[in-house]
Parts: sequence; C-alpha cells; structure tokens
Amino acid sequence: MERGEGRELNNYELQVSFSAPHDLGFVHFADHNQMMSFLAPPSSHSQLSSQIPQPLQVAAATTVTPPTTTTNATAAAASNNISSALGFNHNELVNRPSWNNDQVETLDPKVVNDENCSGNASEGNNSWWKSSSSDKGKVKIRRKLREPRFCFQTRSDIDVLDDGYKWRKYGQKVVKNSLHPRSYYRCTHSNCRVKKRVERLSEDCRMVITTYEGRHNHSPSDDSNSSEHDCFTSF
DNA sequence: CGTATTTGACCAGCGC
DNA sequence: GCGCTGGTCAAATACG
Repeated sequence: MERGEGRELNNYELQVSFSAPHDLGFVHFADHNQMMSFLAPPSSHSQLSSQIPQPLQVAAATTVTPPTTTTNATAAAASNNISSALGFNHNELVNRPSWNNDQVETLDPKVVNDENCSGNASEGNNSWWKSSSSDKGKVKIRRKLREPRFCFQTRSDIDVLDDGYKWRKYGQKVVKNSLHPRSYYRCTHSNCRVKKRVERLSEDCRMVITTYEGRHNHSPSDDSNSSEHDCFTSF
C-alpha cells in the first residue's frame, strides 16, 4: 500500500466542476488561489460562502504539464502547477445565470440550499450521519445538512492530487456502474472535517474524479502542524 | 512502535 | 416492507 499523498505527479489534464461527475461543466482557471479558496478556511471564503450556491455554469478545461520527474523539488513544482490549474475566476462563476442548484449539488439536489450549514464543519462535529437510531427524526433532518461540494476531474496516473492538504484514507467502495473503486479521504487536520472522494471513470481509467465536501478551517500550510494548532483561535 | 491503509461489516437513505 | 447502494466504522494489517 502507499502512504504517499499522491505527491508524485505525472502529466495530467484538469477539469473542474461544481456538479456531479455525470454532468460536469468545467471551469477555466487562471489563478489557483481562487479555486483553493473554496477549500480554504472561512476567513478566506467568507466572500465565497454566499457565492457557491449561486447559479453558475462553466465550461472550459485547463491542461497543465508538470515535470515528469518525481523528486521532491519537482513534485513541489508540479504541485504548484496543479494548484495553479485549480484557480478560477469568481466573477465568472457567480455571473453564470444558467447554473441551477441541482447542478451545484447533484449528489443531493434536494438539500442544496442547506449549505449554509457548512459552518458545521468548522464546529468540529460532523457526526450527523451517525446519530443514534433512536433519534431517526433528527437523523433525517441532519441528513439534509450537507457540506458544500464540488468536484473536478483530472487526467492523471495518480489518484490523489496534491492540493496542499493532507488526507487520510478511511474507506474504499466499489460503486455501481464503475469499474474502479471509489476511495474516501478525510482531512487529517484536527477539527477539520473536510472529505473527498476519488474515483476513476470507468470509460477512461485515466480520468480521475475528485469530489470535495466541506471547507477546510485551516490553510494548507497548517497541515504540517496538523493537530498541533487550534484553527479556531482566529474566529 | 506509531501511524496509515485495507477491507469486511454495518447502517441509513432511497426507489420500487 | 424489502432490497440495493453509498458512506462510514473499526479491526487487522502493512509500513517506516
């Protein structure tokens, strides 16, 4: 098994969407910081928090070609390239009129507008999914409180892109209509409940679909400190 | 030995 | 109500 965080990078294409894989619309990115702010702590996404659910539609693709060598230095450089490719223009997103909520939150379209619960992730308690069975009513309510999600697909030989955060794999599942198993990752930072799913397209095993759920309450660089810091001290 | 990953089991939601 | 499916847990295992 591999412990690496997918920092070895090969050639890939990157396409980003705020929808489920089956109806992807892709974003053209110019500035990685913009995209990363979707994952970033509340302090940096405060402006975005009201934008994510907005109707938007994007269509474009970005291709980047990082160095093929995999030394730490080049991997880091490649990581920057990935990050660069992951940036996007907020104005473009919010000004798109035809993006509907179903597209934004296709995996659970009924609850799209409950995303203002996204702060829950920052509260360090994301256990709504395992409430006691004796409290089913509450379970159902809680089930609706989904984290904001967005996904992007990459053409890559590696499954886990280096997005600057550190992830721990907690599950893998074979999903229907897919030849490849889906992997589940959770941010290793304490109090950060961001998750991501990674799977490969059955039609094209080189295409990797990555779906993020929730927002980090820390910056990527904080991951190195991980549990050492209380990320809420600034709030 | 500590930490990360693997993997089977379990649970809840959803569709029929 | 039942079966299917996705998502998560947690014990076992692997690795540094």
